[in-house]
Amino acid sequence: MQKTKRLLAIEKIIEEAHISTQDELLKRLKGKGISCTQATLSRNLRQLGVARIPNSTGGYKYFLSENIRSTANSPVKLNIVPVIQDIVEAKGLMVIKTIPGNASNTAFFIDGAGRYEIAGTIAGDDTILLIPRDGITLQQVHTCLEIILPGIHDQIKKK
Amino acid sequence: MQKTKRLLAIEKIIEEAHISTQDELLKRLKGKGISCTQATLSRNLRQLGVARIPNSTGGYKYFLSENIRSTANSPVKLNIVPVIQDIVEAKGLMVIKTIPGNASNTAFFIDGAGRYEIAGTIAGDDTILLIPRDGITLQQVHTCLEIILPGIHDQIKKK
DNA sequence: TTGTTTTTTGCATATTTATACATTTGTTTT
DNA sequence: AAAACAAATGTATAAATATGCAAAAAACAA
Repeated sequence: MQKTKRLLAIEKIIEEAHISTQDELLKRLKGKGISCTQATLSRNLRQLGVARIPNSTGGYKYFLSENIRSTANSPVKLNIVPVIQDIVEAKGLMVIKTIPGNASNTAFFIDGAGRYEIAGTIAGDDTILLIPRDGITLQQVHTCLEIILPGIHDQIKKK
Repeated sequence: MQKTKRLLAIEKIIEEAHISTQDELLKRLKGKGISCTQATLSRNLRQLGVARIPNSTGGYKYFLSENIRSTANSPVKLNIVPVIQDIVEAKGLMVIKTIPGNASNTAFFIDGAGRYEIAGTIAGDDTILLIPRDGITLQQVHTCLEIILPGIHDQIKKK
């Protein structure tokens, strides 16, 4: 999806550069081949929980209000092994069944992706409860999971 | 001086109330007998380093940046073990992230306080799901947590 | 005091950010 | 495939915030 890529790019730029207005960010994105309008950017920044903080030198700077999430430093790729057995939705939450003993590391992996869509996870032995953020649909979470663990849904369906 | 008094009042209001626009703050100040224009307020907020952060419910909230900025120049509170990493709200529930392996004992400690506001908790390895009683706001839960674990919010924000 | 300099403020307005609405794009269902 | 639904986006504009400039207030010096 176009949006997901943009959100990631926004996070990256904000972490790395000193951005003080949305137009500035807009230009940076354009430089990376990603283009949208200021309106979209405004909505995205809200979704990411980005703060604008004045500094003492007379300018402003955007900050991620939630702390750095890196997909980069995740050590294990879980999607090689068919760990995830089933996904069930309930009460606006998502229940993920894994093979025994693998809930914890799978959840850790999901957490490690640092996706804004996911408020948090709780893992037992072979079950994970995934709590989406407010305003996020389960469909969005599915998309998100597909990004974190490519092929996850195929894997389940083929079972 | 007039300004000093106003700056103090602004800090106090921002800490205590949920302020989302400068006009709103302006009215509060007026209610306290302090009056100025939005322009002055804007300048004061810059001076105080106040940030405006979007929340998941579609609004905004002003924060004193000492409460959100991390880092070096903030004194460390040694009597607090930094077990709790983050608190996220979703679906009227509260998701508390701890350092790995500490969810269970932290949840036990929270349960042990026997607070009415909290219906119960479920702990995984590094995440606690806290379920508030019906009719209890998340704000009340925050207050409650601050009573059980003094300094908890500072600890998180300074991370 | 009086004149001089610095700080603070309001006004008017520019800049920046948010949003209602319509449209497009994508997804699911039949 | 088409219909039905949901999500994402752009346009235009509203809302909110920042700032240049002149006036007023405060601080300072002689």
